[in-house]
Amino acid sequence: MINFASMNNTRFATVIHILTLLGKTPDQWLSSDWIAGSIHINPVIVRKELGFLQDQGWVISKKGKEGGSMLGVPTHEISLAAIYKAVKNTSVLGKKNQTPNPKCPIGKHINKKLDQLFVETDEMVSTALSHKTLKNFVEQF
Amino acid sequence: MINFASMNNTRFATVIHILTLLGKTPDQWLSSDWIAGSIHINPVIVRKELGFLQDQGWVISKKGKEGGSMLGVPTHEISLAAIYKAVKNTSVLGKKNQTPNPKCPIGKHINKKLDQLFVETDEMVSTALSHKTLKNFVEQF
DNA sequence: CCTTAATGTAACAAATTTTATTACAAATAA
DNA sequence: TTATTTGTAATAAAATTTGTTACATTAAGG
Repeated sequence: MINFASMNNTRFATVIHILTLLGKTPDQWLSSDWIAGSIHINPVIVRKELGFLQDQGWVISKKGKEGGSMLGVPTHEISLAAIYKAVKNTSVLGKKNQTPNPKCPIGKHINKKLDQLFVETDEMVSTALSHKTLKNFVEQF
Repeated sequence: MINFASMNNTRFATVIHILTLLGKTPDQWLSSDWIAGSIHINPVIVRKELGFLQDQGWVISKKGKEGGSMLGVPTHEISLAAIYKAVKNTSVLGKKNQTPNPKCPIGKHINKKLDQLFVETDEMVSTALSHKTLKNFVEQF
């Protein structure tokens, strides 16, 4: 599968939209064009995300006429934490400055301390999301 | 004060770095150039953030020779939640797609449901950060 | 086999966001 | 009155995100 250069700020929303559509119509092959029409984004973006979701083992796709995608695992086996983890690439609290001045006592240690705070915060979010599943989300519709 | 166009992904790190320096040397006027040297970013960025921190009521600056900035409130009165809130402009879980298809039953309601999830997640982060203060952070150095 | 419809993916283009820079007015200490 | 510092506008550059075009490959169904 192709790499996204980095975090795509709508990726969580896009991916959960795709998974919700697939979760609502189990055992049906949905086309990327149809999915793209529901999200109202470019079909190629959808196909990229579907490829990504295949890599995660969550989606199966079939090429050719009458092809499309469907879920490969039951919705209760996909936690929102897993989706978030798969899709996120920066901390909740953002990025750190890359080269603080090591000659400054604060600059020398700030990134170590920020890291602790960033990791702790990210883990809290993951823990909270681990109690929610795609099933819970899909049931709302 | 000037507007930043939108969320600056290193703003939390930058702002907490600035506040830590100010918190470590109370009652001293630190220049934006000196602060910029510690973070290793452009001094104009620092001055913009200092202006922003003045707007929050956290920092006092003095123009002219021998001028600079210092904290206007004690470090224990600034919570990390307040810093985060002041600086953040998107949800922890990212952005939503702007125009999902209202003709699709999922597309019609997805943003309402995503909003609930996004707000809930953001609030959890804020609650957790509200138990930490700038004092706690600065004490680590 | 041939046509049609779908995925997969490369390559590139456009848009948006973030970061840095230049320039200079205004303020103030000494 | 000189040197230094903040404040901020304007713009440029860099990085990231999103969209588009193009086409090879695959597979269903006549």
